[in-house]
Amino acid sequence: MKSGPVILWFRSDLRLEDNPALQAAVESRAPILPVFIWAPKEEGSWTPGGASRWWLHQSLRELSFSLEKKGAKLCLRRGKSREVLADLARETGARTVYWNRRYEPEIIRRDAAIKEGLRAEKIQAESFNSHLLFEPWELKTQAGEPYKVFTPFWKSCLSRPEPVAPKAAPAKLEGFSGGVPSLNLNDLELEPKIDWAKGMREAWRPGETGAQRELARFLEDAVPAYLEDRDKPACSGTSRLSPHLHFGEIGPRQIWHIVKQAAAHDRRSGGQRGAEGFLREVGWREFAYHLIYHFPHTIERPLRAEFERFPWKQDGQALKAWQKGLTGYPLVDAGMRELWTTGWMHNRVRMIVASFLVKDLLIPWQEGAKWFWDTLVDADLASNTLGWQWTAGCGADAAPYFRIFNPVSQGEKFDPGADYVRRWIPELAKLSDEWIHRPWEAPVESLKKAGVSLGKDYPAPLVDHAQARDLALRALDTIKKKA
DNA sequence: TTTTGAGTTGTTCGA
DNA sequence: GTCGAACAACTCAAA
Repeated sequence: MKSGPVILWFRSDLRLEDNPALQAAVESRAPILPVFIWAPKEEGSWTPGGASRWWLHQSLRELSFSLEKKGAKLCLRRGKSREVLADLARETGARTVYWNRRYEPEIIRRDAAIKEGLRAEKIQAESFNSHLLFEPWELKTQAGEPYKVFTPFWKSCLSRPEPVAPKAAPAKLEGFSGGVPSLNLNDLELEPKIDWAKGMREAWRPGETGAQRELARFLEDAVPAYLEDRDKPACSGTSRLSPHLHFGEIGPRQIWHIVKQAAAHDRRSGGQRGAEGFLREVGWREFAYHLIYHFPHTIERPLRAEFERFPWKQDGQALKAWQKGLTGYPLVDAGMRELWTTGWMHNRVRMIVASFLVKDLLIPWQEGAKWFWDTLVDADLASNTLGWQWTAGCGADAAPYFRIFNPVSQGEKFDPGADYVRRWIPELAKLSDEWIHRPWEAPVESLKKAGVSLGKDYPAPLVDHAQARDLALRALDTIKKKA
């Protein structure tokens, strides 16, 4: 009788290239049984939101196609991960389980328990790193502490030996032929019951091939002007790789090596600096993982404890207006509508809408984090936590308290032709560049000509920004250490 | 142990 | 229109 298969447990690593667990399975020379287990309850209070589930569905379909082409069939299950793995081992005689690590606090706990449980049953369980350039526990300050400031963190990353070069996808796989029962993808019920995903289908192509294509597009078109264009929301100046990275359809090591290689041959002006600047952003992702690993409580609570005393407001109505893109500030609303429609928002606009929620409306950053969690296709606990705490000023290396974004001047600076605002706020499309970022100041004549009745076609501003700014500064005074 | 220099992304005001 | 300074004080990381 043939020996049992190696179980290859897919999680946030939905790719065949640069996949160390898959590589180890191939090298074991045993037949491979790839499995994905849908177990949302095990993710604590951060079970994947609607947009993430939509993406996951598409990505699993892609993964299952490409596995099948190589000769293996993806088994889908739901239930408790631990029990499913034990069941599969029993059903197939598998004595080995491989997977790639995740770093969310709840998941770390779960995986440790699973590893222990499997080993207690004499099943070999091994995990690998596919998700990060450097393991969070490998990086320490000279004092042996985790980093809390990005620049020295990234310097230390850059001074280390380079991450190993990624391995190509195996040419062929020996799939386990034992006939293992599997659910159908639809049985996981990841897709919405009411189809609201049209905008997402148009904006994205989930899966490993889509990820590679996006990276190629970025290298070809956007790298030299990256430092400039990444700030313009109307431009495809960013990599748009975040959802692919989150689901592991591409890994940071692949990006690192491809970008460096491309930069070495890039004669275009800005090519080098663009590449460096982009890798630095990948570094921020690493930093985010470093932080949730060492300070797991920050997924719910501020890193800087004095912010526990911040006089936040509970304002359900204002929160709703923000969520729906009806604050009366065109750039803020454009961003929130882009998010709702496509499951993604341009990075600069994320900072602007976040600053508005936290500093203009004084609504707790956790509310914003939750909304992003539910609506973003790239919702990632590490990056989401870092981003919101940074904006609120309560995190590591956070924005200084007096840094409050002005949605009007940000609009005029980064969306001067208002292409972005016009795309997402069609009711303002006919307003001139001069007034479109502040329609409440527009002369009656201009509004009329543009067919806008303020308060009817488009809301009057929810708050006065100058006033809101003063209030925020005063609120921040109340938590200052000491005079 | 102490000291030193620095710290993603901004805004406003006054010269 | 442009430019520099103030907006604070603190904490981090390395020397």
